[in-house]
This record gives sequence, C-alpha cells and structure tokens, in this order.
Amino acid sequence: RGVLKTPLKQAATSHLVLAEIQPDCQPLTTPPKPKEILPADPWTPTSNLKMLISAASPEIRSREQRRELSNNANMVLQAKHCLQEHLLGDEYEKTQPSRKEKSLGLLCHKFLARYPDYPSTAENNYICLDEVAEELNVERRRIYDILNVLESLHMVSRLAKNRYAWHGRHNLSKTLQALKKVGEENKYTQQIQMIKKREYEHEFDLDGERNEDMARPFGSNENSEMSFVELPGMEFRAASVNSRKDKSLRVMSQKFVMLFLVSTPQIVSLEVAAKILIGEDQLEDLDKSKFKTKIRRLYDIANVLSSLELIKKVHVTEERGRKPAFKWTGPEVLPSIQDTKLETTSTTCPPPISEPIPSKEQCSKNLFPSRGKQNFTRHPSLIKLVKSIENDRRKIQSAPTSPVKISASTHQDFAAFPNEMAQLPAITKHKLEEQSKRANEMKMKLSGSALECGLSLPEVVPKPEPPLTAAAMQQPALTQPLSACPPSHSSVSPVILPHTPSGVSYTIYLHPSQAHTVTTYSPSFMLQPLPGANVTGIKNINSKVLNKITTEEGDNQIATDDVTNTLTTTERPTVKSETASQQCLKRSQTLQESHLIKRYRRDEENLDTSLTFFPSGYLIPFTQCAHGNKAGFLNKEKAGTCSLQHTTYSSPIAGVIPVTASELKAVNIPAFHITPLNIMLSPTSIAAAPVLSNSCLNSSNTSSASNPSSSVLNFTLQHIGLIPAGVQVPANPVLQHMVVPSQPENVNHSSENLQEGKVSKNTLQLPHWWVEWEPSVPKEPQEPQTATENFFRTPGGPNSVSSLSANPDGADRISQGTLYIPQRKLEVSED
DNA sequence: CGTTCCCGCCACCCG
DNA sequence: CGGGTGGCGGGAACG
Repeated sequence: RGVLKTPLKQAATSHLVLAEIQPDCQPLTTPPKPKEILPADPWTPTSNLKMLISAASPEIRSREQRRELSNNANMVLQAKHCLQEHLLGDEYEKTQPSRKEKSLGLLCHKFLARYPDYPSTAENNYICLDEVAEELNVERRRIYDILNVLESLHMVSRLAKNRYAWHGRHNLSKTLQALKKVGEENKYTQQIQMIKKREYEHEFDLDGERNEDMARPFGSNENSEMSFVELPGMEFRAASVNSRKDKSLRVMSQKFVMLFLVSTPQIVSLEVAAKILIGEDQLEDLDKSKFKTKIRRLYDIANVLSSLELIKKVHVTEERGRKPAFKWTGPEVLPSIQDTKLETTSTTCPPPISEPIPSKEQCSKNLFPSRGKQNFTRHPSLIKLVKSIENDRRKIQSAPTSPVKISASTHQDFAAFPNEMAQLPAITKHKLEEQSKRANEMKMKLSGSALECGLSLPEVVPKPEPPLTAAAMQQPALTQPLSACPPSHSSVSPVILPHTPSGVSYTIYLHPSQAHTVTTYSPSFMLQPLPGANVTGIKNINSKVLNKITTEEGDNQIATDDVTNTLTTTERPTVKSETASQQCLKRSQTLQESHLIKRYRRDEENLDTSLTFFPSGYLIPFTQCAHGNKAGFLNKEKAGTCSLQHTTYSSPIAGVIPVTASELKAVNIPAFHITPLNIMLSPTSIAAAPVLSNSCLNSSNTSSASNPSSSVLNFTLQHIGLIPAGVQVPANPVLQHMVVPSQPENVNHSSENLQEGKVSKNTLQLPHWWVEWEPSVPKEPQEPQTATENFFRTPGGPNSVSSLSANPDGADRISQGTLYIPQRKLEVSED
C-alpha cells in the first residue's frame, strides 16, 4: 500500500516545472489514477461519482447536474463526452484525472460514502487514515483536510495518531447548537453587519476623497479570539490526543459554520467570512495575501461542508458583480434547548414537548450534560490561560500515540468495501435510503421541537418589563465597539444620494428575504436587496418571475398556522437569566444577558446604525407578520428565507410603516416622478422577517396581492413629497412607466380598518395590519411627532391579525421589516 | 481574465 | 531523527 503512496508521486512530481514541461508524464503525477490501466473499472470514476452526487441529494442538486444524470447510459456517454470534449485526438488527453475529479468535495463524498450517517453506537467505527488514504487514492494530506472539518463538527474524533473514530451525524445537532450559541456570543451578526457596512461605505468615496472612515478597522472586538468548540463528552479524548486543537482549519471551519447559523438569511459570502475570520485573530491589517490564503482555506472547508450538504454554493450579486457565497442548507438549528435524547439513532419519534427552558444557563447545561468540565467554548479573554494550560497538558500527556488497537474489527470495516468504485451504486442506494429516512426523521423533529423552540424563545416572549426594556436600551457600552459609527458617517450616507446624477435611475432595494430578489423590468427601477441586508437564497432565475418564487416559498401555511396557534396558547412568560457562567468572568456581562436583553441591545445597535446611516430612510415593519416567530421554522426553505432577528426601528421622520417586502417587490416608480430617493430596508431589519411571514406573503399574494405595497409606497412617496397626493404608483410592473390615478383595486381588502389619516384616501390605503401596530419602543425623540407618526399610532382593528397574540410585543412586530433607501443591490443566485 | 482550489513543500510536534 | 500533522501559498485548471 505504501508503495503507491508517495514515492512514485514524488518522483513524478519532482518539479512543478518539469511536470508542466512534460505533460506526458502526467500519469505519473497522479499515481493511483489508473486511467485505463484498470480494466476492472469500465465506468469512469467520473460517471460514478457524478451519479453518487446527484443521487445523494436530488433535491439540492443543481439542475445542471440533474440534467446530466437522466440515466446511467446517458451519464456514461456524457462523461465520455466530457472527457473527449476538447478531444484533440491525443490519447493522453482523454485522461480522466481532470482537476474536478480530484476535488476535495468529491473526495469527501467518497469518504462519507464509507460511513453511515448514523452509525450504531455499538459499532467500532474507526477510521484508519492510512487505509482511507490508500483506498481513496489520495495523499494523506487531503484526508487530513476532510477529517479536520469533520472533526470540527464532531463527526469524527481523533483517537490516536492515524486513527479516528467515526460518529456520523449523531452529534451534529448538538454541535450546531453549540456553534450557534458561540457565534451569537461572539456577536458575529454584528460583525458581519459591520463589514458589510464598511463595504457599503466604500462605494461612496470610491471616486472622491479618501475618507478616514477606515480609521478603526474593527470595532475593537476584543472578544474575537476563540478556540475550538468542544462537545462535552468528547473533549477529553480530543484533548489528550490533540496537541494543537486550536488550529486553523478546525477552528476556522467552526467559525465559518457559526456565521451561517448566526446570520439571518443564512448566506455567507466568502469575502465576509474571510474578513471576519481574519479580523478575529488579530486586528490584522487588511493583508492581501493573508486574505487570499484565508479564502483558499475557506474553499476547502466549504467543499467538505458542501459534501455534507450543510451548505451549498450560491452567488450574491451586487453592484460590483457577483461574489461567491454559500448558503446554509443544513438542518435548522434550534436555539439551545435540551434535546439530549435526540441522539438515539434510528427513527425516534418527535421529541416530547418538553418544558421550555427560558434560562440560557439552563439551556447550556442541559445541552451538554457533561461532567463538570463542560467547556465547549473558551472565552477569548481566557485563551491565553487556556493555552498555557494546554501546553502543560500537552507535555504531560503525550500526544497522538496509537494505543488503542482494535485492529481486527477495523479491518473488517474496510473489508466491507474492497473496491469502493465497484460498490458505488450500492453505496449510493444505501445512502439514499438513509437520507430519506433521515429526512423524515428530521421533519418530525423539527415540527415537534418547533413548538418548544418557539416557547423558549425570548423573542417570542412578549411583554418585556418596561424597566427592563429601558435598561436594555441603554447598553451602549456593550455595543459601542461594533456599533461604533462615527457621526461623520451620517452625512456620508444620506438617503439622497449625492453622487447620483440627475436623470439616472434610482433603485429601490428591498429585503430579499421577503421580496425574493426583487427585480423589475424597468431598467431604471429595480427593487433590490440591500447592501447590508443579507441575502436570501433566491434563485436568480428570471428576474421576472418573482411572484412565482414568492408563492412557491409561501407554502406550508397550514403547518405554520398550527404552530402559531399552539404557541399562542402555550405562551410563556419571559424569564431572564442572570446566572453568570462562572467560567467567563470577563464576559460575564455579556453572558449574563438574557436573550431578551441581547435582542434589545442589538436592536438598539441596529437602530442606531440605520439611523446613523440612513437618517431619512423609511422604516417599514411587517406588522402583519406579527405572529411570526421562530417557531415557524418548519423547514429549511423557510429558514433560509426568513430571519430570526427581531429588531425595532423607528424612523426619525415618519415613524414606521408596516409593509411586506414581497408586496413591494413589484413596485416601480417612474423615474421622472421621483427625486433621488431610495427606499431601503434597513440591513438589519431586513434580516428580521419572521418565519411566519410566509403565510402572510402567501395570503397577500393570493388575495389582493401587492396592493398594500403600492399603498405604502405611495404614501411614502407622497409623504416625502416626491409625488403629488392623488397620484399613485402602480404596483404592477407592467405599468411601471405610467403614473396612474388611484386604482380602485389598490384598496386594501381589509379596508374596514383603514385609516385615512391626513392623506388622501385615494392615495393611501392602510392595510388592517397597519393599524394594529404600536411602537413599544420609544421613538426617536428628535423627530417631533408628525402627522404621520400619529397616523401610525392610530389604534385600529386589534383582531386583524389573529395570531397577533402570539407575539404581542410591538417591538417585535416592528422589527419584521424595514424599508430604507439603499444604493446597492444584492441578489442571490444559485450556481 | 477571475474564480476555484490542488499540490505538496516544509514547519511543527512528538516519540 | 524519523514520521505524523497540517499551515500555507504557488500556480494550474476551470469557467
């Protein structure tokens, strides 16, 4: 075995230059690759692999791949075709070892195919590095890459040198929860926001003066550094066997995952991720090469995560072209709840609805019922200490030796797969079955736990104590680092784009989460996602067929409703945790924060931000979606589309206008009728779409559809004086270029609650849900109470939204969505 | 050309 | 000192 390992390769690869010069030596370069040497392998590895991949996750796979896999024969042919694609006749040319066939992702697939997702605990699922490497025909180095990220997810654990234990996805849920938690504690959300914001700012001064906004690189995130997140119960082994466990790839992988779990539309762009991961270690200068390296590493990680089907690649289209990004496609991670029993393999019935555990501390305890040690995270401030300790330990307990010898069994394991190539079909099938089974299982779990999830969610728990709220609102000290927005910025990014030449088209950006990649036909007007706004995973199909998308994603209403109702009944009182986690001294303040407080803090921060940057922006909450809450997450799709964050905004000028982004998606404004104006969804609020909003979208779409949007828009525009009262902007794209007098159809269906306020009734139609809203958070005092504000405060039909009771907290509702005026468009598309 | 990322050198660490 | 790990970045393949 060791034979074909390094020696050959090295010889062949001696010098890169040489290799390049002598293409004919290629075969040697890839030693194990028995091109046509292996008669036993009629099928090209390519075809097999392709099938494997395609079959593995039909629903997730891209169309292209699906296209390819129509049938085996076809596939083979195509594979061949591919091979000979640029056929130049040369025999060496049709060598298969195309680069893609050696990709880490593929390798990972092969690797994963060897082990069951949920191995029976009794089994001896050991992994011998050497054997795997050999069987997969790769250098060990590559296996390390895979193992490292698998280890970061605790899907494997190191036993000894050359030996790992396979755990499969048993720990995945716990791990993800832990990661999410840590991610939250690290304020990744804010950091992301930060980065995006800065990016955004840059676009302003690109032509002109070099603003010294870059002064403070990062919001002095002292809390950056963080090492490997462990799962109690596994840590000891890892500790004793792993010398440098806080090493890049593993940690990086975890952080990367955290970013997904924390950010709302669960999409993370490589760029942002890299920046954050770098920025953390040290307030390093924006080193170019370092950045590059980071990206490279992220690709590696992303590849295996993709193989695990935890993420998938997408593209975030921005003004400056499209950037690579990844979207979370893994299981929705519920906030820390005790869920211990989920571990039992096979089809477990939905977990019993346990009592919600409001206390964060409790959650963590339950989550990791480990021995006292339980340190799944190390606070940055303690890292040094920990490190030194680890060093000692390292010296004391020597490292990776190979003590455990369970050879016999191990061998058997591998014996089962003498030639994985030959077995691929079988493996694939097996995988499929397993997966479908798991899928069902997952669904059950989700739906089952969604309830308890929601119940334990602080956000769901309304009625924040006035004092508490107030207090929470005043925590600038805690947030300043990240939220630090030099006042100077406010002038930099006014709503009215200074640099926008007249005659140029303007763009309205909407939150993709709701708007679903809004794009209009109008070349001049488009509804687009925001800059800071996270993007949703929206297929970038025809930017035309928006409604369709929205509709599609608006399913599952029934289930959602169910949950909602349940929640309504079982609503829990807020409980604030105070207990400090003794371990994190310095961090105590933060940790002690209940989620609730955290929310508010964040809200405040966000509010601050948006106010700072978009002073005159209109903030439009999705009141109608008030009933939305996390419990609504019943499936991944939704998760990806909806946000968890609840933020509160108040517009300094006009207060808050509830609106559904989806409804705005089609709004078009004739260029000649508006002055430079943007309506944007605040980056944060954008991320604040409640899960249940889908149902809202659904209903709104089905019935009067996008009418409200036009109403809102009209109102907004009129209020700002951009269009004369009495004039309405059609929501219909087709009419985009015309200004039409108020359309009767635009009258909201729920007009009973309509408030006419100061605006002409012709132009302003208030959806019933507008009325309900009542800010629970003090509005920006600076702005005198305007008619508009009063208007919005108007008490209205309370029962308009049935599920309102589920989330009585006004603040939450406000946060649902916000409108603001941006200047950049984002859009996600699948690869 | 930009993106993706494979390859393998070589620094560590440990026995 | 030899062997396992795995950081790291050149530069090739891909699109």
